[in-house]
Amino acid sequence: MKKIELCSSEKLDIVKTFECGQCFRWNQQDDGSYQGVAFGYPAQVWEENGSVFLNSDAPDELWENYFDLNLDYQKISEPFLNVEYLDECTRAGMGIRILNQEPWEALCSFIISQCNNIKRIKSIVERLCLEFGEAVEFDGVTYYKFPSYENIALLDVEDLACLRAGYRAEYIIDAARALDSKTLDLECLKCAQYIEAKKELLKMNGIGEKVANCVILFGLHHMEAFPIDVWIRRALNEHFPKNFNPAGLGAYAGLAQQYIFYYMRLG
DNA sequence: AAACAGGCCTAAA
DNA sequence: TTTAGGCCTGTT
Repeated sequence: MKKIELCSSEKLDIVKTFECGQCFRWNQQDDGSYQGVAFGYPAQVWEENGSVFLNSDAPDELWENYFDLNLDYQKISEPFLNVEYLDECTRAGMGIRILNQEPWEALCSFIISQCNNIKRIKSIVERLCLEFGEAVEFDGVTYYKFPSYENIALLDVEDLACLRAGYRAEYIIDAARALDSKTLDLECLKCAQYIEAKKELLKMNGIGEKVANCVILFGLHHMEAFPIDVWIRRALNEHFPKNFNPAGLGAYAGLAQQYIFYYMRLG
């Protein structure tokens, strides 16, 4: 196990980043630190004296990429400060980073997210990992990797009954099989244009506009994607002009979406 | 108890 | 192209 200093806590606010609804496997401990698993590596992350530290067995570059540390968020957020209300959201949400999650994990997680609250999404995802993911020891504790789509593709809908995911189980199996058979190739879509990626995702059973945009933003890291859920819809209705077009926010509109989501959830 | 959750699908206009 | 109802499950 190796301890590394990631960056300043100003650059990466772990609470905002982990609690803004983009990920479901990071859990806050009693001491304020977060534990989670990414790309098969368990990790503990905490803030101390103005810096963010991380314990794990993974190579350093993995976390640099995962937390998107090479992009200047201060700079790409500047245009948001010129938009009424969004400026408030931006100031409040500064420190949020869009994680580079595993594409399949994002796809599966956001399929599960539909018509669900975050608490239940997390519990379903945890059961999925516990039942079908590979165990990995870290710091004397057993963690579970996110199961591969190859493994899930071998299962039937009934096998997922233990997840209590309801009608979403069928969508999970369909997605896993599509990836396994290369009918859908998320790595390809990572390099493809946003429009192309969305077109492909929308062909899938159980994936609509909202889930597709979440996968594109959180799994493929196309930051122009702007998922509209009930919270964002409410924000758009209440705080933005009637004909406001999020696409006008540009190549990093997805980051603005996160700031708005975080701010709305603050209440 | 009944309604509602970070949607999507299908059927019907 | 928009709208209504149903869908698993868990919580209030």
